[in-house]
Parts: sequence; C-alpha cells; structure tokens
Amino acid sequence: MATTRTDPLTLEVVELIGTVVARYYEEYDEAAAAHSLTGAQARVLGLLSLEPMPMRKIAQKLKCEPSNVTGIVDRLETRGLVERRPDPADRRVKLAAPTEKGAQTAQQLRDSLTFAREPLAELSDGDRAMLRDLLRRMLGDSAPRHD
Amino acid sequence: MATTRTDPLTLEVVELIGTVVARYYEEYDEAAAAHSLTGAQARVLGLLSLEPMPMRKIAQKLKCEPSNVTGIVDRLETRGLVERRPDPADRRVKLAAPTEKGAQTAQQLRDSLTFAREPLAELSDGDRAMLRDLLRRMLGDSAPRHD
DNA sequence: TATTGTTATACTCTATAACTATA
DNA sequence: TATAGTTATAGAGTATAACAATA
Repeated sequence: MATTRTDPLTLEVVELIGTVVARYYEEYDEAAAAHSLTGAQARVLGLLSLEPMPMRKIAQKLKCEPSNVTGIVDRLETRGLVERRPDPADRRVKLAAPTEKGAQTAQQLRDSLTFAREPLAELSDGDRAMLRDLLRRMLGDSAPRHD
Repeated sequence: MATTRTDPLTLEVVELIGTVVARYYEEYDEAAAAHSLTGAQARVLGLLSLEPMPMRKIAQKLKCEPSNVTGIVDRLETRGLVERRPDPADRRVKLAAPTEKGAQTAQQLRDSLTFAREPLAELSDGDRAMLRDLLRRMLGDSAPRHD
C-alpha cells in the first residue's frame, strides 16, 4: 500500500488538482446552463449521443438509482432532445436515444467545453505527453473504461 | 487566444483529466457519506473548519444563492457540527463556525481523502514537481486563490 | 436606501419501496 | 422467479422573490 505523503510539494499538487476539478465542473455546468440543461441532463444527453442505451445502463453510468433516470429522460424527452425506442430483442427494455435536435445540442455542448483543451494548447507536444504519462500513472489500472 | 487542439494526444489528456475529476468527486462523496453528510454539507464544514465566516461568504465560496446556505447550515447545526455566532461588529451578520465535534469530523474527512494524495506517492519528487508545473501552466493566472 | 439573513415557493436530483409488464 | 422500467414518496440542493432586522 502506498504511503500517503504530506510534504509541501505533494500538498500543492493536491490543491492544484482540486482547482482543476472545481474549474472543470464549473465550466461543465455553465455550458449546460447555456442550453437550459441541468448538469445531470447534459451528462445523460452526452452519454446517449455516443450510443443509445437502456434506461438501466444510463443509471449504471451515472451511478444512481434507475428510478432517477426516468425523470431525467422524461425532461429531455419533453424538450424534444431524447426519445424512447422499444428494444426489438427484449420488450421490457426501452432504449433512450437522442433526437436530431438532441444530437446537435450534444455536439454544441462538447464543442463549448474548452476548459480542458484550451490550456493544453499552451503546452508543447512533449509536455502534453508527459502530462498524459503522469496522469496515467496516477490513475493506475483504472484509466478511462469504455464499458 | 489559444487554438483549441483536437489531436489524439490532447484528446487523451482531456479524457484522463475527466477521469481524474470523476474519481475525485466519487471519493469526496463517499468520504462525506461515511459521516452521513451530503457533498454540500461536507464542503461547508470543510470551509468553516479553515475559518468561521458569515453566511453570505459561504454562498460566495459555494457559488450558490445565500438562501440555500440557510438550509445547509441548519442541517449541520441540527447535527451539532456547526453553530451560528453573532458578529460583534455587525448585528446583521451571523458567523457560522464548527463546534469541536464539527472540527473533528472535518479533520477526519480531510484525512480520508487519499485519492489525490496516494497515487502521487507513486511518483518521484521530480515527477511531482513536473506535474505541479504542468498543472500551474494549465491553470494560468487562476491558480488556487485564498480569498 | 442598501445589506444580511431568512422564509416561501417551485423545480430538480436523489434513494427507497412498491408496482407492471415481460423474461 | 427474476429483470426493466415506472410510480409514489420523502429529503436535499438550487434559484427566485419577498420579508425583517440592521447598517
């Protein structure tokens, strides 16, 4: 088990990471609000824009109870951004999928999330590769999963 | 204005940052839940443990409306973690401050947030310094403020 | 008049439990 | 019986508007 460090350098890095996290969320919520979406609604729309999926799977991705997804998708559906389709293979399942308007909104949302991208442009290729390697090592096994 | 990049390396770094952000929030909420606190309650308690402050200032720190802070501090006060004190200098102001029990809880919360610290222990001093410098440059002017 | 904190209201997100349709 | 989705309910966070006390 790794020893937890409390030296000034480590603490400063921890604080910097905290700042990155706060900034990331701020920008995400602002971008969502610009489309009159809540954070949860924007997250679901973003998920579905990658791939339509059953209600249950959305809940797994969001790490929340399936009953919550009903309401979130209801609101997206009311706004004409998402629709529920039957699953031919299993009549219990409803596949949530973005409408054309929803797909456009999702794309606009993605494009407006420049916080993480723009500052990276200030770094050289070498710096970006270094940052990538450091983050990978920080995250260990559990790097981005595509499940 | 910086050009936004879309090369594979940049996109991978962006995704890694997104993973760090998600992990950070997960661990924060889990740590809070271990003390039967919501994320917002844990955040306010953490703030007050650094320095007692007026309700209004808490709202500024949380970037939310002052009316919301009333409820959050109410719940912390009900649990005996926070108390409201009069401000001798301005009788309109109420200073929220952690009780002894609240201060202990805040310390336990801080200690249990090892996500950001523990993986850093895997990196050498040089790597940590490099990560610090890269993050500083990413954040530009707006690094951690202590206002 | 302006500011601080609160209250009232409405909406969203959240978990829990019970229900239905289907497997 | 088990699973997918929903409904009902209650608690918490959020913004808006209106209010009392104080500056």
